[in-house]
Amino acid sequence: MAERVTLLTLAKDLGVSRATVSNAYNRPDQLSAATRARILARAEELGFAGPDPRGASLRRGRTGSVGVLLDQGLSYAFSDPTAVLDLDGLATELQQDGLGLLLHSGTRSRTDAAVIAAAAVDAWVVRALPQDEPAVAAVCAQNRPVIVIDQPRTPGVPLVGVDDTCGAQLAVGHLLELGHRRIGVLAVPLRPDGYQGMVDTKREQFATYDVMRIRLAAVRGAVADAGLPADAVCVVECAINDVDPGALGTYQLLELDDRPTAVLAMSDQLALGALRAAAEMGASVPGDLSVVGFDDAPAASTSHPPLTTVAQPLGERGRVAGALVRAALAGEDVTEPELLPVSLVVRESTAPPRSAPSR
Amino acid sequence: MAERVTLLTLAKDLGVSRATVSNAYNRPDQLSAATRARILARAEELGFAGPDPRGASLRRGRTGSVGVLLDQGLSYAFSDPTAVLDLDGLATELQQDGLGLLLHSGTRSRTDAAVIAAAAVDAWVVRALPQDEPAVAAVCAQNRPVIVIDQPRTPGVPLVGVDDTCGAQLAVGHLLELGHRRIGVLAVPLRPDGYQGMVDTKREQFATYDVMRIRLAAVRGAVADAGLPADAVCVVECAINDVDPGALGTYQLLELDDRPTAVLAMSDQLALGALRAAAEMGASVPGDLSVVGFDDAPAASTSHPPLTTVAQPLGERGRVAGALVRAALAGEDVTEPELLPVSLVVRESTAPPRSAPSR
DNA sequence: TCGGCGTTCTGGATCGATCTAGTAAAGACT
DNA sequence: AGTCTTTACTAGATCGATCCAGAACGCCGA
Repeated sequence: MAERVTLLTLAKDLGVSRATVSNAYNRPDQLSAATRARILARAEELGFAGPDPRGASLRRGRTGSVGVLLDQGLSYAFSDPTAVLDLDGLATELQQDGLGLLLHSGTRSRTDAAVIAAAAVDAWVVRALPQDEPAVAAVCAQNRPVIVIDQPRTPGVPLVGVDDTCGAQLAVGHLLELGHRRIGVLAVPLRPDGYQGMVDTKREQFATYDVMRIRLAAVRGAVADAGLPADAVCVVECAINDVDPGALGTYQLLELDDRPTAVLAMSDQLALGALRAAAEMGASVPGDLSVVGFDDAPAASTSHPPLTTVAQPLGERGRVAGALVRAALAGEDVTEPELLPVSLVVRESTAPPRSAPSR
Repeated sequence: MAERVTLLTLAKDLGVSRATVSNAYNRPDQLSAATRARILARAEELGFAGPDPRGASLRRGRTGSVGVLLDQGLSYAFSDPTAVLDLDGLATELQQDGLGLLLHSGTRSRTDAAVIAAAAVDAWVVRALPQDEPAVAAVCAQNRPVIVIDQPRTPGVPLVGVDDTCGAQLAVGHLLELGHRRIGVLAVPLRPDGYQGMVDTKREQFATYDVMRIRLAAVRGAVADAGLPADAVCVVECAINDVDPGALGTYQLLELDDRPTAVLAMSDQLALGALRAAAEMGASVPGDLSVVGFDDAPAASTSHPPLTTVAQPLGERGRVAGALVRAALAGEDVTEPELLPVSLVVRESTAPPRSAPSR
């Protein structure tokens, strides 16, 4: 059995120094073309595939990969179109520096934090995790750059996110303007405990997913500013951000005594669930029920009817995060960027309530 | 500015040896609980987040991550439901050993191969790449375990795949039995060059995506066995495996003089495109056109009409690959496993051709 | 002939940990 | 008391590369 071939093996074999062999791979200008060719040729013969990345990364202090910490399992992440777009933007940006993505998911177990601590990466990107996730603490404890996408919003950690307050206001404002006076909110999880159903104020206040806390506060604020009572909005939390729970949540909203005339879904996935539930119940959208989504995911424009939704610059978000990572790795001080802007895209899923006065 | 804290810093500070500090993290049974507590407490004070993974991975020879080489950009990979399911199965399996996934995509550039060579991983999983992809060569040149999912089929490299020949035969057999005598095939790419349109025999023979070559050969074989002429099947290649190109390809098939009565799509994504194209052309499925898919992706059962398709055990595939990786890393000899079985799921997108004799 | 200069190559220090073999002290057994 | 075990810890070698300061060499101009 052949010994493991290293730079030293090769150097001895050829009668040159390790440094020269190393240079053949990393600094072609530091040696003559002839020696370089000789080295590479012999390397090929001996089955040497280039310097071992482990040694190199120890010496250099760089590994060439960026850790990405995602919520839940990876399958969930892949099934969420917004996550996919974030990852894609991130990957394209990082590819410019030849950086790969090391995917890990935070699953609230202790052992997991140890795995995170043992991951050799140059920087971390954390996406859409709750505040109290131990893996996030593990990531921040390492002395590497950390960029957060969406949440958790942690002081001192650069955040790439959108203006959620504004987004929620736009959506509510649109519905109020249409004349809706009773609004059902379909929330993505407030805490990662799989709860599905009505949300009370206590749960709302102690939500560990910051984004939902912020958005719900904005919704309540807008409703109060319009002079409506607090119970003009009722919130149903969906266990996970997917179409099925969205449909289920919609049933739960429409079973209420004082039935809402509009549903504000905190993601397009949930909104698609709302559309499906409405269709199954024989309620027409937007005639019997208005539906507003959030994200402007690709599916929003092709649904029936096409969704009115709050558009986030999705690919952009990942790219900005990637740019921050690159800057941080280049030694620049990264300061927290502005929140990205959102806008309301009005399509065909919203209309005035059937019985409403035309305002 | 604080110095970088290492095991040595901590050891000196506490008056113990490096080894003891290391053991505090990796082998709690090798020292007294008291010393361990003292070490961990002081580590916390000094902001030491545990042994640096780079040093550890050099010494141990393990990095705790598995490289995954995907076709095209990552966004494509994420948009393909079968890829997502593979990744998910892989991730769940590897998570048991605390292994993370390092994603890279092969993009046929030279520099890219260098990036691959510089990635510190314990093993590679290659999924659905063409034979001649340079990144695959780079991966195999390293002396680490390599597992291939689907393709390229390389002698000596363990492959996890399905019985494509059987799958193609099942699909064609089903259509022939229904009485179809003219079958259009919608192929996923044969080469990664973005070509969309009719495929001639030369292109078919020199396909660099092995799976398509195998399936097309099986289709032709089955048709010949049924005593039909070779031109009973015509093949249109779609530029990428997605719904839109599938619809486009269907238009191209139905424009032919001798219009096929059935479409055999080599993926469910393409089949969904065929359904859409048929709907847009006002052709009813399965009345005017039968459509068979391949994969049994989640969307196959919820489409209109639900797709008849060749079912692959998708999550299973990733899991098996993950299990092979684990076995290989555990030092076991991994031998190539059997191809996973496929089966035909008959739903509502196939029927006898309108004008056909009932056989 | 000699100093100065650029090119090409080398030796040794270094990155930060883990492993192996082994020591010192305390307790157990005869 | 003497020997054997067990526990708690340590010293030094080692993993495989990269970086840095400088050596050897040939070449040029004065």
